Amino acid sequence: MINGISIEEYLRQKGVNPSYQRIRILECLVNSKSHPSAEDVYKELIKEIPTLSKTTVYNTLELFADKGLVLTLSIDGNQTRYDGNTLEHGHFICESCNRVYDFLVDTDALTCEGLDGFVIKEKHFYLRGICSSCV
Amino acid sequence: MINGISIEEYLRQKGVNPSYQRIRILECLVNSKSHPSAEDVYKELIKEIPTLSKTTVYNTLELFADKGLVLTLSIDGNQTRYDGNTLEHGHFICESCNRVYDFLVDTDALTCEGLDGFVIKEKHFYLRGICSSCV
DNA sequence: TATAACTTTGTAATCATTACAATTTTAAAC
DNA sequence: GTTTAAAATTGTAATGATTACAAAGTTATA
Repeated sequence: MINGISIEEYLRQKGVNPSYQRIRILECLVNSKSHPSAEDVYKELIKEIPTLSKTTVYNTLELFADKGLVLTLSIDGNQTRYDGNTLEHGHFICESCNRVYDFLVDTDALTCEGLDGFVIKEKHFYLRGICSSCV
Repeated sequence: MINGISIEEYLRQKGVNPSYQRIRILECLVNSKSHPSAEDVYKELIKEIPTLSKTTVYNTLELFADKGLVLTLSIDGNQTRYDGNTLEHGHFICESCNRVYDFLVDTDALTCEGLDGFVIKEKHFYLRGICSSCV
């Protein structure tokens, strides 16, 4: 369930054919708060879908990102992470445990100088440091 | 030259022994506005320093990042880029040409909710879209 | 049922980055 | 100015995330 509709319906609304694998992968992302990598998603789902291929996970995540179903986070350095929450928010990555946290932020409050004629498609605000669990 | 002092002196001030390779690598970053990757730096310098090793470039860039001489940009997805400008500013990456542009922004204007007890070490604000050259 | 389009799968590449050990350079002690 | 130890550099070999690609499976439609 997301915004009151099923994952399946949500996929259709975004123009993605809701195959079994796609439903399960999106479900995984929407229910997770850990901003998983493709590998993480694969490890989670292979338990219940033994035939799942890692390639399917990569392809599907790329498809979701293209269709605006998930956000791609270039924050970890060595692996891409994905976020099922597409509402604007910031990210905090802990240098110690590598966990990624969400936080509320309104980047519309920022003024940017020097971008005349540039088309902005995505905004990303992220912080790096030590989380409260690791301090 | 940076802030009126030589690259060599700048390295010393930051507690880094100014070897020939380190001077040349930092010089490369400070003079560049292209936010080069380790590979880019290597390709640029190998022309003049035929004995240079790619490992040296990687190690040196990591050292510089640790010592606060350069910023590490996780913006490109498939490679880490480095910025010799450590003053706060935002980055814009063009989805078409992959160039990274700087722009002025003051992230102190932002209020972040949900980070009580978190230690913030770095702030990053970046945008993704199409640059004015590619529009 | 036949056919084409779409999905998934597995294996084999690719490519950035890191590990590691050997060599070279630098600086300090004698 | 040697000797010696520490620091820096180098090259090769791994690692690990991601992508390419082709085969096999599935679905929808004519």
